[in-house]
Amino acid sequence: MEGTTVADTAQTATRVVSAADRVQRPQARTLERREAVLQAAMQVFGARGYNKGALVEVAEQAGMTHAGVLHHFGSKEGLLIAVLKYRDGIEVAGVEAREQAEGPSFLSHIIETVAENTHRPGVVQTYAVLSAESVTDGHPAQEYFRDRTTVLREKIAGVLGEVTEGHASRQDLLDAASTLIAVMDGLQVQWLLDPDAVDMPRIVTKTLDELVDRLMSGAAAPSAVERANALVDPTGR
Amino acid sequence: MEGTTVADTAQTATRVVSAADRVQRPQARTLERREAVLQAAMQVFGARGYNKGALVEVAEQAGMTHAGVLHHFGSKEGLLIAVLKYRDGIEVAGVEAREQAEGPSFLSHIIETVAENTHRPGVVQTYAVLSAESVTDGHPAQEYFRDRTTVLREKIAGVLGEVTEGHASRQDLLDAASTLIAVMDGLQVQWLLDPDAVDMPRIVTKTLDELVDRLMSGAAAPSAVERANALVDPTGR
DNA sequence: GCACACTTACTTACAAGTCAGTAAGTCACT
DNA sequence: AGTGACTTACTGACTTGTAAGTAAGTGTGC
Repeated sequence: MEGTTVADTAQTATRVVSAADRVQRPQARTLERREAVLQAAMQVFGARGYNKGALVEVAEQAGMTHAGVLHHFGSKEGLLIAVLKYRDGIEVAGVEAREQAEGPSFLSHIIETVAENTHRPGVVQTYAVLSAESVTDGHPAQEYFRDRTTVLREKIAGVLGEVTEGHASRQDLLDAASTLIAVMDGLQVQWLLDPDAVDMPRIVTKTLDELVDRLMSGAAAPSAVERANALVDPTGR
Repeated sequence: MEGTTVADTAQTATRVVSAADRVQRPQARTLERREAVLQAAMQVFGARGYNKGALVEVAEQAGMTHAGVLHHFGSKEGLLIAVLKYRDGIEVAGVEAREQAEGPSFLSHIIETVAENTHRPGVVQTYAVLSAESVTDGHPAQEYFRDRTTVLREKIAGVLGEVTEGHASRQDLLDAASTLIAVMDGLQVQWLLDPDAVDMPRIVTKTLDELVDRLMSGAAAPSAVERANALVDPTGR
């Protein structure tokens, strides 16, 4: 399978970045082999979950044995962490390509990401499965997801604050951010179970619009429960 | 296998319901033993997930061996299904005690349930973990959660339709229902990871209020992304 | 009201498989 | 020549599920 040829050797020296920040110097194709493993792991963990996803399956899909995978990542847990960081890396790279999350335009980035996710169920599944699995006792990705959520909430609240220009309290901003994150995450599960039942981009967009509009208005919506009760008993018991 | 004897023959005529469709009569304490297993299973599956939750642990917590558990439920998968149905049973019983989901008052029931859930992290975790795990390939609870979500969405959309009295289209009602479900599910994960970071009842209530208010108004909120862009470039590029 | 036939509710023991991780060796690059 | 990238081979810890046995129930006929 491996056809490492003379051609490879010629250009290893040309790359400045090659072994720059690595602790140990890897061979020419190492980086792409590691990446192949990471992609395989994303797919397997997404399809089966971290607990049920076996290293042999990851290894097979990356074209090596499971011991080879362990050679690169030390342990299954190490692989998980690497997958998570890799995913972040990809996402950041994607954002950077567009524009690195400058204030208000971060909102359109969110919408775009949701729309894109519609075409990559694998990525969505990996994230949805792992994030929920992470709440189990002693799960290795627990801290990762807790931190990630906190940072994201803070970030979204900040952007919403900019957009609404001081019309809303910090608490309302944080609540709105939590709501938006919850809608995105919750919809993913619904969508994975039944892709035709929900239109993720439309619903997330609507939610965001309503959230911002409400934040701007400064007033809370009337109680839905009271409205409902009034319907049942118009006299107002 | 069947030892149909003369004794049987003598009385088969007396009973209309004969051995053929006999349900199996359990002994006196069987029901509570089964329930002990179900409770143990809820706890273990919640804490560890279905895949990692071992039968031995469930059995231990119920005070028997894992073979005893299999005697009652046939297989691990059978136990999972039983747990899910058991959970529904409890919930239905709770609803019935209050009032069986009559139209508009279903909304206050939702809010009450969310508030109650704040005091039973175990139940929340079981649901959150299993529902997300169910999206993995060939998971035994997949159909259960798909159906459950569909029914719930339809139900909520129906109630929202009653409350808003024809002000909204069916699509908008379904979207609002999906949103509400997503918020509840998504918040649960955030809350499990960091209980102090989100106030579930408050946020769900707010979301419901805003959803109903928006549905009543009939008009969509202005685009948040456009508002944000206007901020960055007020000329309107 | 008691013996007999049979079932239920388990237990212990085991089979069979899966999985992460390790040790030692091979081979290609550098 | 030495290090990095593997493979092969193996171990040990866990799994679920099955088989076989046992004690305690349950219902029936007499």
